[in-house]
Amino acid sequence: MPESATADPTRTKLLEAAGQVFAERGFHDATVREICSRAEANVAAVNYYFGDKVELYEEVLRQAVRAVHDDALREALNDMDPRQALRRMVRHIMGRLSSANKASWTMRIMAHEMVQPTPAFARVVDEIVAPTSAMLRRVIGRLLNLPPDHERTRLCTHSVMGQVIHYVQARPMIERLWPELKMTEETMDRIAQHIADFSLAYLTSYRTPRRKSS
Amino acid sequence: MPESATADPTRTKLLEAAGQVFAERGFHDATVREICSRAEANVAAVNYYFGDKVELYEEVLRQAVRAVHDDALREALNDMDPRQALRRMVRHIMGRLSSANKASWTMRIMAHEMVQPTPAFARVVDEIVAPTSAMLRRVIGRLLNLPPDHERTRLCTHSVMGQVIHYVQARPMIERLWPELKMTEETMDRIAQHIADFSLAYLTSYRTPRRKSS
DNA sequence: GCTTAATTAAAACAACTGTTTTAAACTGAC
DNA sequence: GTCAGTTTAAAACAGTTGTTTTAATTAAGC
Repeated sequence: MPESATADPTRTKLLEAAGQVFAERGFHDATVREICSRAEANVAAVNYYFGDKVELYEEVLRQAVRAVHDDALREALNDMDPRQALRRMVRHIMGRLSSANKASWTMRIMAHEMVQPTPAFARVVDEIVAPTSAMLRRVIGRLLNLPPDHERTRLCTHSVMGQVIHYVQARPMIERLWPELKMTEETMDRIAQHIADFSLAYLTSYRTPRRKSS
Repeated sequence: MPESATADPTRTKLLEAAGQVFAERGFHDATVREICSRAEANVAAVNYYFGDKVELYEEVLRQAVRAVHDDALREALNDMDPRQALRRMVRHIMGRLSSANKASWTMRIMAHEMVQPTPAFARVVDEIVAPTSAMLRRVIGRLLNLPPDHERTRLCTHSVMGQVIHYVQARPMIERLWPELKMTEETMDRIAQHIADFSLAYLTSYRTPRRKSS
């Protein structure tokens, strides 16, 4: 029986390959044969190191949770002008989707979980999406002068998240509808800026007034 | 050899069941056995009536294209205040996603095509998404005083579409992040109204000026 | 160098996939 | 009733899946 060691080369390669393949094909359509092939390991390696395909998937998810966590950003947002904080957050979430980013497959796995939930779905939402969503709600709540769990705060949060996620999830569609658009790093920046502008138009004008005011 | 008849009961039941199953599981994970089972037909029925699984899928898509087309709406939008036209369009697209709607599976098939494109992907985008997207661009172009193919018009169109699609595609996620939200028909209306309000804040304030104005 | 354990490799397993085959049942015209 | 054509039913096929088994290889301790 192998221990969970970080220094085990085949175990590590297996995890890395699994992240890629699960992101590309989703849990069900990913085959252990392709994972093992990319990791240059034998077919039995998955069962030897992880027991079965499900436990390998859950280990990949556990890794994804760690990759997504970012306490530094959460701290920084509090001392920031909320408008700037929103821009930072939009760009931050968008950056996760860039294929250059190592954690890009995290979002793509999420996309698969959305259209084809596995038993791990609830955990994925709670541990990966919920923290980011909560951060965004706090920022937007400050912009609206409303508590983070107010209905309007939540609706606006989903409006922002919806826009950002759309550019990842629907990327092949967007590229077909709009062939001139080349998805470079610079384009990504322009899109992030647009989403922030688009959203801030509402968020700053519908600011509910308070005594001391702006 | 059977002809393509609309009155053939098993062929019709097969198509109906296929629409459901393809929407739930996507092309690859949908099994002809489950389709035939739901249609109360034999396993060989798919191959007998449609040749193979791919041709059945393409027939389902052809049906979907027909279901989505709506010339009446397109005409109506031209004579409408663009703000009201946007509200109508948002509600219209949203309505397609309602599970009550017969064509709801059209959008869910699209969602599967997005994360796991089949060879039919390009056709699906061109014939199902593109027309709706073009209608939306025309409306938004009028709001911004910009041509429908202007970059900002396109970015805004994706901002609106992103929000709407998000509430369908990510519905299980939203319901987990926000358990109090019950997805009734009335909620759908409130969400559609929010999306329109949220978007119009930008679209009406960033209106590029023209000679005659307002 | 032998022994014991950990790891890899190859082959085989049962379950499931889309598809085909083969035969049975049904239909309608004469 | 007979018979051609159409439609169903059941069984079987080849290929792929996750998993297991069995054997070979490697590594380490003494």
